[in-house]
Amino acid sequence: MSKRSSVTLKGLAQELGLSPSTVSRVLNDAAGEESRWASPETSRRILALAHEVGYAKNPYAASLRTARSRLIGVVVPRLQDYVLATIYEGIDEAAAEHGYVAVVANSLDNPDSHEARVRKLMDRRIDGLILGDTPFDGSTLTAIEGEGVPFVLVNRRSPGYPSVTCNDYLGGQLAGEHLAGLGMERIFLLAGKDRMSTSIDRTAGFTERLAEHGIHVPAEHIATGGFDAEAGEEATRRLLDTVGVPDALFAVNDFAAIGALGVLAERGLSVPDDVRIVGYNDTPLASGVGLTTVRSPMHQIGRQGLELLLERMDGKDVESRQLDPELVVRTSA
Amino acid sequence: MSKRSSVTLKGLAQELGLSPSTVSRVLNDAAGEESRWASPETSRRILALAHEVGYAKNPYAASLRTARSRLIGVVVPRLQDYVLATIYEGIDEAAAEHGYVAVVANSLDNPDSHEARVRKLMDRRIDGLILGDTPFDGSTLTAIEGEGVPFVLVNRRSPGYPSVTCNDYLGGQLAGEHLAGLGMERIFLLAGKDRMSTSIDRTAGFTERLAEHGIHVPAEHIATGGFDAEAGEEATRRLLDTVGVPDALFAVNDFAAIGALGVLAERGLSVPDDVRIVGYNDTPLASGVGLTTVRSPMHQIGRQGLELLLERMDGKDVESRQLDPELVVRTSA
DNA sequence: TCGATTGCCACAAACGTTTGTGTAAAGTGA
DNA sequence: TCACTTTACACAAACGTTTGTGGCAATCGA
Repeated sequence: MSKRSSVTLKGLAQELGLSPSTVSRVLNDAAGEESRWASPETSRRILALAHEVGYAKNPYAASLRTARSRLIGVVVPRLQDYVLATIYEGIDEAAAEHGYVAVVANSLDNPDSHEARVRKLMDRRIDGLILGDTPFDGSTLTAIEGEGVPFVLVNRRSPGYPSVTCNDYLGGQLAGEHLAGLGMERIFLLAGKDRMSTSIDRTAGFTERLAEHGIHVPAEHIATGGFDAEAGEEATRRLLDTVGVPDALFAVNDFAAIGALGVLAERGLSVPDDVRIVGYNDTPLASGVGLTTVRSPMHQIGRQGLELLLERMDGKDVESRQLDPELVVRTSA
Repeated sequence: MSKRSSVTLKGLAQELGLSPSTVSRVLNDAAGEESRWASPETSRRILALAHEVGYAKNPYAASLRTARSRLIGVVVPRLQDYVLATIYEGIDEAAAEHGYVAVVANSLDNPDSHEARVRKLMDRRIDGLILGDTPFDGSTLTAIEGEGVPFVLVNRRSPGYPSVTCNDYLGGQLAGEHLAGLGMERIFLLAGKDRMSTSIDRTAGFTERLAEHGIHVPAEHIATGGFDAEAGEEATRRLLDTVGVPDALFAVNDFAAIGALGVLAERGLSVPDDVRIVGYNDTPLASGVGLTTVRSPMHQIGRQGLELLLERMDGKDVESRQLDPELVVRTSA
């Protein structure tokens, strides 16, 4: 396994008494030994030697020549977030299957940081870009459009751009239906960041479905903020302090729901007896704490995001995809 | 912002009436306008035009020439794991500061997958490698050594290799001391994966400190398994079923601790009244559920890991670093 | 039988940098 | 003043691929 990085195409060709061009064509032909670029015998010799010495093509030379990097960039708010990490895993997995490698960057949902990260990826000459941090209004997208790099959105959608997301409106409806079915009336809603489609759609689906059951969620019962446990705690505390104890609470994110769980326990309120809770995403911890939640196909969102991007890179025009979530009922509601 | 990818060094030079060599030297000189490669006036013109047209060097041409990619590879068991995601954030952040970009891959703690991922990174001609998935016996390292790519370990150590880790032995001691101080005697230990230094060291520190207090943790009170919530649940259930209810439980990972929390609740056991629990890492959820835990400097481990790698890449010989954890006491113990 | 096709391969240019070397002009010291 | 160093650049080769073009022999069709 010695320094295979030092053996070049030219070296191989010399060793074989062939020209680099022939070796290159055979090695790049998916047909392998049946390559139409050389005789079967020659093809076999090329493949054999390449394998024997562990030849690995220099991707920089290739990219320089072809002007394609086989790199795809991914930007997410934070990799620490289980949801995005899982989506990224899906992207990475699918990218590998297609011979691409994914490079990821955190934008922290901060426009300046986003801009800097995207620029850095562009400088690396990525062939395509997957954005996981786009607000509903698409405001971070204008600069990217001019660059000529194909991109798609994942997790969060923005009208007019191709994206693959969970059908969050449906997810919200599922949660609403469940709580309505349980006879809940006074309901809190931890709505997450109000500029993101995940929040907007889940909230809309939830409240509208409840409305169909004659249940109204007043504005003072809705708290916006973040998607993490801390934000969930804060929001719950605030709601509890200002409007008292509800029948139930829907958090558009499991982590926020778990934060709420903690605060409720701290106040001596029992779940589900005093308050019922439903979360969103079905992260592993949800099952640990018995949280009823809406399962979103995170891994699939990533995989399909990559595939959608590939199609766009092929010049096809594509349309957005919405993947259906399902409700998983546990002990919290 | 139009297609800055199309403006080349040669183009710049032509525009300026200079040779590409001069432009290249000035642009690469950290001294900026005071570059010793051209007159101040010329330097200024170069920088100005480069900025104006948004010139971005083609990294492939540069890498081809220099045989350095300014890419560093990172392999972790799973990015879904909050701990590793945070370490990676630290690596990524530090890498960016030093002009490198980090590329991450998941090995899933599977040797075959590990091998494949490392190879793929090597094929990309990374300048250095950071491994976050190395077992204590270093068995995954042998193939890498021959490749001539400098590497360091993070999070998990292995004797004889440079690494930056949490001082896990100390962390175990902290937990042991705390529980001993509380008068606990019958203690369960969720030890994680038994081939990893994180498990080994935390377990050793914990049991040895308890031993100093005259407390013995018998083998039947120790469960090995994984680091996640599910593994924590399983292990706890098993221990509860076979040896009854303990005074306290130490999990070498917060997620396992949270899993334990769930099972205890499910059995009607109260925390901390019936059973006290301490976890490890201080992940955000820990504060949400009031978990007493050992805080490990994850982000710092990542940052210092990158810096250690840089030193190794400089040819210096380096020694491993251990960062001190601290106990954070909440309501669970 | 002859012209056309096909199979198999080599030549050489190009991708955009970096860097060793060369060279005039300007500056320096004695 | 002269020998010298320094300043400020230019020239050109090289990094390792990919790919358009071209050529020669064998095969084919009629």
